Amino acid sequence: MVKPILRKERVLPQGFYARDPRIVARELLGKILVRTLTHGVQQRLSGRIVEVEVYLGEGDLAAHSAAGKTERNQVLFGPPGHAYVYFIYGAHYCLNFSCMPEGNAGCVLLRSIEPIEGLDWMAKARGISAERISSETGKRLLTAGPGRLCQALGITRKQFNGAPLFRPDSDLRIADDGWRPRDIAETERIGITKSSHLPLRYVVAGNRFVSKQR
DNA sequence: CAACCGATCACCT
DNA sequence: GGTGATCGGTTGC
Repeated sequence: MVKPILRKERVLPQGFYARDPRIVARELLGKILVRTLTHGVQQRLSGRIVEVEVYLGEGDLAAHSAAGKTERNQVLFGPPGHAYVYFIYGAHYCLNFSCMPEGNAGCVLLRSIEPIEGLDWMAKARGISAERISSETGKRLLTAGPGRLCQALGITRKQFNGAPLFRPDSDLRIADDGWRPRDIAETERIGITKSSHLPLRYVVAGNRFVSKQR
């Protein structure tokens, strides 16, 4: 896979997210998640989005917004293009992007990215040796999975829940380098019990960094 | 205020 | 392929 041409990086505007999350999810595949660390040494981390899931605002019992607005999920009901980060199983963070105009919930969960920049930093953050990530199976351990990618990019609820994604100077943003997936596959969502039959998981077909095979 | 439980992961067989 | 760890948000008493 080709590295992005940084000169041509274009940050996705807020309007991109102000739509049905099923549309946003499909168009997010192939885009680049960029994380810049501004504390201490300047460091840039990035990866190509290859797997996402949609959680609808209404009629989706698996969504955090299913029972209405609470203190925890209020970002989902706020303006589009903001990070919704939650803590799960006492161990992991998950990163979502709020979609739809303000007042409507609906979001996209990031499930896997293919790492591009800052792999050494990611390995440290994940507690994996530099040697281990020389192989492709090793690289998969960095960012294949929603909890893993958050740990690899240093994404926590405290720092990023509610953070805007659409500003060029956001520490977390989405860039478009022009790459487009050839095929997109739809499957059922992973790890849920309610509304599990809905085909709301989208993956770049054939990509080796997708978190689970079907 | 106690109990329940999950949009996961690592490690085991 | 199966399962326990771990903890904050939510709900019910």
